[in-house]
Amino acid sequence: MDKRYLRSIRLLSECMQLFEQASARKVRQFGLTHSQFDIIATLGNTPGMTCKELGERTLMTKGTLTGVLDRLEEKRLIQRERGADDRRQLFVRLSNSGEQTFAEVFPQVVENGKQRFTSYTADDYQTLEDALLKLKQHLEQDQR
Amino acid sequence: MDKRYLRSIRLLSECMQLFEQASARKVRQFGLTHSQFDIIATLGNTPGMTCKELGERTLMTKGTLTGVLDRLEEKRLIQRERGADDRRQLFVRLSNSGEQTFAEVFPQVVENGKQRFTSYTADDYQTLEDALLKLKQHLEQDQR
DNA sequence: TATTGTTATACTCTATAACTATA
DNA sequence: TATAGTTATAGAGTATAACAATA
Repeated sequence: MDKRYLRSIRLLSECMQLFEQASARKVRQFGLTHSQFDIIATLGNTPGMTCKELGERTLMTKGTLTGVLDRLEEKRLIQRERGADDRRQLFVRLSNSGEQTFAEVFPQVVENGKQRFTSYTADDYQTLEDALLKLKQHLEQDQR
Repeated sequence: MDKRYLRSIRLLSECMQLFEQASARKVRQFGLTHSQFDIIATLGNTPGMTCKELGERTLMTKGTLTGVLDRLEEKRLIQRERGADDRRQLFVRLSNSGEQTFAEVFPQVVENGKQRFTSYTADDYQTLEDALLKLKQHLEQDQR
């Protein structure tokens, strides 16, 4: 089973690389890094969230997050507000300009990939989703 | 079709994240970065290759590659040799110690993931492979 | 004492452009 | 002139540990 496992993993990695390569190009055209786009995409369509939650969702450690948020704040794409109830917390949300960027970049990154899927049928999607969902469930199994 | 496309891409990205999270942990236990492991895995089981080819396979630009190779050479994991026919080229290959690291780390990174797939049947693998292969072919379509 | 987030540190990756040496 | 790889530069992400403010 070794070979099959390796082949699947290699395929998964190749697909991801292809997708990221294309989307990274788009993202960079807007002067954003992958991490910065990750934050913006996570904050998009939300009322904002704490740094803690943002870190958990994007898998960045708090120290890293501070730096990325600093750069986004310099670009006036996000705002940080001290929490009203728990004053240790910072609430991070997109600024108006950030919302605008999200509304502009996100669909383009998506569209950029989507163009290639005009020939995908409902069945094709279903098969892909089923296979990936099963894979995900296996990958999620906890390990020491 | 927008929703289905997004759902598939999100699944793909989640799978990749889960896999990379687990393997990154293993890789770091060996004191390697993702890029360094990428080089070692690419050089493993080959007689070596030029920097140019290595850059193409790992998608690193030549400037970046030089730095990563420098660090691997400091760790005595690779060797660089001036090409005999074309003296502009550098031939990069794993050192004995590098081969050993490859033989040790690679299976562990693989095994680390593989454990979770004991319940995958031949059919499961086939379905996953087919779906990913189709996805890959679509992602490979050239775009401006 | 524990938690949230920042700061400081040190390293690595990254792209780009100028450079060296070979072809 | 063109190509293979290095060097220099500047910016960004990363983990970690020490820290301040708040709970």
